[in-house]
Amino acid sequence: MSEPGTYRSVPGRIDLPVMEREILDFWRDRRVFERSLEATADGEPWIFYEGPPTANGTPGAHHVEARVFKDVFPRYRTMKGRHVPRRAGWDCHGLPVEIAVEKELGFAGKQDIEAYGVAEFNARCRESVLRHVDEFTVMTERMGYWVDFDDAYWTMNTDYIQSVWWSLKQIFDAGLLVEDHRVSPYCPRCGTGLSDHELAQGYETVVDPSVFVRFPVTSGDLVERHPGVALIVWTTTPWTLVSNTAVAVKPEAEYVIARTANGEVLVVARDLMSSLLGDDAVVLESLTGRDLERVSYQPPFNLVEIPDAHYVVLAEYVTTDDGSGLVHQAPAFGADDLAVCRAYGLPVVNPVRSDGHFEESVPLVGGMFFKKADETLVADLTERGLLFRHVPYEHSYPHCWRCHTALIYYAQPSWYIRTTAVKEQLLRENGATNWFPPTIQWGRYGDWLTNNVDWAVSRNRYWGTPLPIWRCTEGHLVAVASLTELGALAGVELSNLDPHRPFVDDITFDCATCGAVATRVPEVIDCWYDSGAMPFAQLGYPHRNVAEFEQSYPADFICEAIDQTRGWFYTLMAIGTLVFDRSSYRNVVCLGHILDEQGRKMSKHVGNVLEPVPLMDEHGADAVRWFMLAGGSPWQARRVGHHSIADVVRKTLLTYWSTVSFQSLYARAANFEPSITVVPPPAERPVLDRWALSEAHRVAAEVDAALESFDTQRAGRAISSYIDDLSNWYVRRSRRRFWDGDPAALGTLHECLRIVTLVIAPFTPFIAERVWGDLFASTSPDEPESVHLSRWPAVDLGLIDPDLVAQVELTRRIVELGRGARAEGKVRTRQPLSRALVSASGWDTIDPELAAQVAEELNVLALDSLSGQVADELVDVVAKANFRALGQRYAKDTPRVAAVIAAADALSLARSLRETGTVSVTVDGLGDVSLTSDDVIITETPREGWSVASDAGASVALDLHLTDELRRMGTAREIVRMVQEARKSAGFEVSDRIELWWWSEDADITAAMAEHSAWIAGEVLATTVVANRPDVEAFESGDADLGVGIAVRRTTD
RNA sequence: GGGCCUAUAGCUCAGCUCGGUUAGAGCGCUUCCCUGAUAAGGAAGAGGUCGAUGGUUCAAGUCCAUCUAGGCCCA
Repeated sequence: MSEPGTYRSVPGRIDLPVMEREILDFWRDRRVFERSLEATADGEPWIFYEGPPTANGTPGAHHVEARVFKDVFPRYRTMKGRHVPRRAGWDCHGLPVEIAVEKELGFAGKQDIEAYGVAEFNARCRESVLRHVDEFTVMTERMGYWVDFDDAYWTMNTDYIQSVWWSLKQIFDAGLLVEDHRVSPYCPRCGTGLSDHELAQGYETVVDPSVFVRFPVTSGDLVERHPGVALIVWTTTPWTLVSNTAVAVKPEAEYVIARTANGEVLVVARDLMSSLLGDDAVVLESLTGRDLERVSYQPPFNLVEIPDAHYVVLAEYVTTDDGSGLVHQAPAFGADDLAVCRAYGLPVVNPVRSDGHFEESVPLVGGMFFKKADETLVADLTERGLLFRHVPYEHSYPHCWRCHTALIYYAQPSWYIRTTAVKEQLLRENGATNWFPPTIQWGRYGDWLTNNVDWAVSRNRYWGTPLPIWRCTEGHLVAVASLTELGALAGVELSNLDPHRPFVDDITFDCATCGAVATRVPEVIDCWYDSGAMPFAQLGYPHRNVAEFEQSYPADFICEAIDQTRGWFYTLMAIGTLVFDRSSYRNVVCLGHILDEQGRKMSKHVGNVLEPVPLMDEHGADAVRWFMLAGGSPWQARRVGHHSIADVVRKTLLTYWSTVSFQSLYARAANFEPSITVVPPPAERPVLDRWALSEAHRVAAEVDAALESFDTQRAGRAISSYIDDLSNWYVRRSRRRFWDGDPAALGTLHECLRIVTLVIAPFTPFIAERVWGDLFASTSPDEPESVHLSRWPAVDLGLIDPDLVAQVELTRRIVELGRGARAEGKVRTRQPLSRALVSASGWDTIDPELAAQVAEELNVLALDSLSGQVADELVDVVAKANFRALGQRYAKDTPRVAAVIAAADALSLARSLRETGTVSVTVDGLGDVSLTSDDVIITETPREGWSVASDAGASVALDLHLTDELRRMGTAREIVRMVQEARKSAGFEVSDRIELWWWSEDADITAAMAEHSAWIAGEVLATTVVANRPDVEAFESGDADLGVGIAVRRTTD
């Protein structure tokens, strides 16, 4: 423990993961998260909704990404005084869980589940959810995501389900929850239809057979005119040819009857003739699609009975871009097909069972899985000479998002929420939503809403919220909003009933309309509905917590990755709009995906998944967090790997840490006590202190603004560049003052670090907490014990001084140039030079303290201004046009003005500008043109005997002439350096006093020592300097090239 | 086929909103310098037809159009 008033000792090196474990303990022991909520209890609420992760499988790096963003904004808002309740949630239901359990039990499909028993199966599902939740909890706590697990919502809980039921009843009563028979994507393995947003998750690129089949024409005058004529019909699903019912053509499109080189007569769209029939096909007749209507043909198979069918129908959706322009129709397996065939009164024949296999009674393919039948059927067509062409066709085809089985489009009864009926409201709500990044709003998401289709919400499964609709034998329907309501209908006490299947299925009652027995419809609902209902269901609304719900709707902030546009972002908005006529969120942050170091999507199949906990245990959670927040744009897909994470640790976190360690080291040495030691007011501190403070306040304001607009990258850039400035300019330039324990310097760095620590706290809560404890909480009784209980720093605009910022920028630029000039002149920096000449705009009015810094950095004894003070004949002057300034005034004529400037006598131009501020030049066609110093960039460079560096109008020239005196000063500095090395090697503390010995045969060394030994002693903290080899034990060192030996020993007192 | 995003150094990315004549940073590489916090820092160098083409403009990495490639989403 440290004594009150002083900093704790901060080691130079830090093991981030170890430190983080300590902080986690601290947070737990001191209930910091809970207290941060208590402390803001009176603050204006800032509502956050946690998108519940599916409690299935193990968490991956993408979960960390979303959770970092879900954490940083609530922390930030809390520091701004807002009250941000954060309730965790778990998505418990759904196919993913069922599939995982099926796998564990070795099941092959629904029959196995039925045989096993639904009650037992669902019990296993519940158990699986509880098991996987733990892994998420561990990861979540490790990364420092503050969210309340104790009060978490579970979509499988009875109260939650009753809320969902209530909302479904609202929708049902509004006439927007209806049963319909439609063609929809269906997973034959899982035995259930899929909603469109589930469909969106599972497109995979596959190669299917694309076949062109001859359908010989059997009727009409077409056959009389062209005996043997056949339609060329295209499909990529040969297995549906078994149920071929019709052929569709586009009514307005042009079709041809053509004879091929080998004498066949075929019908195809004109646009596709040459690609299908070759260039030597001869057109016999040209006609429109409409002319082909009702032409009958011989179906490709006669395996199933399809009465009154097999003729050409018209359909607008047919295109002539692809295939043959004649499209095979199987109404049971395509939404378009069904609509078209219904219009002609054609029958819907479906020989495929719900498990995806053909009926046993079908010849040739009976019992076969639908996809597997392709090969057999194509072979049969070939044998019978009907196959015209067969090419592999690569396209993306929907697959089941969980089990990867190819989906089948299949006509079956299903419950729909008629979201298309509220499309206008959805578009209105979307318009009122702030999207980050904004392109999603009317791009990807708006597009999806515009093309909205009804939500197929029922599932023929087991582990899900049961659809709360009862139907009597006469077909009357009633929706139920709670167990109480159900109990009243059934005349039994049901408040303790598990609302899941199979228990709820046993509840029946008499129909209120007709008295017949009503039983529940068999379906459960899409688990996406569960998660979309969380704004009210997490509170059990309206059965409970009515007031709390009303205060927490809608959310101020939600955040997930971009794949949720059609998932949670949609269901949340859709349910909110359906039930409350208002979307459930105002601001939504939509993250790009995390990719591996090669830019590939992370997946278990590829084996490139980054395990979150080991990743954080290696680099630290702060490192992972900082990378996610500040390393690249959050909106964009980003590559993440060990390398890039290690990089931000070194670049930002360790630099911050070492600055803190530095401050602690010297402040403790000087007995600096932040709340006691008297520090001069900012206005009376040295210019660099004022600069550091000015920048700190500017950065705090910048980070604040960036976080307001959810831009963590911009905020992160501001913070890390300030940390770099602080460490590599402010501290480096002010080191001497820290050695001397200057209260102004220590006080300044204290204040600057306080601001950095506060603004970085939401990003990297661990290291900020540690620094807070070591430097701030321990030194001031007024500061809270946790940085996360502190308020966002107050920005003092009065301390922000743009002119100072510009001056320091100029100083640093001059120093850079000077170093360049030294390198050019091949003179090492330790060798002092007599003077440097500087020329730059603004240099003449620079603060003398800053000029002194330049002299020190460049190790020159004197610094002069190049312009004005030195005779013009010593310098070369170059004048260049400033296009930005001139362009605005002269537009087209700019190049001519520029040319005149370049050609003019630069020396007199410069002199005139310097003396009068303007200069007049003559430009062809413009006459006399008056220029100011803004219009011209003057670069002055000295001539002989100097080493010069110039850039954008600034120059630094070094006088390379060395006197003996300068050489001796250089030698003294060499010796200081040598002694410092020796001190370090000997393991002395920086504040240790030493005895110093030296010996040399070299006359120059001896002379330098004679002249500078007092100065050297001061630099290296030597109490005595002896011109001899030591006769006691001491640490010896030396430099053969220089011809000197030294020895050091710690003073004993 | 449609929508959105992306394309800048060997690698990872800024810069583009609001056009300005030498396009930046970090990592890596070469040489050198500096160091009483920082396995740090600095200077110089090698490395760019700013995806391609066309257009607007006195001036285009930046604005417009078209195209190409990749990614995501949808058909």
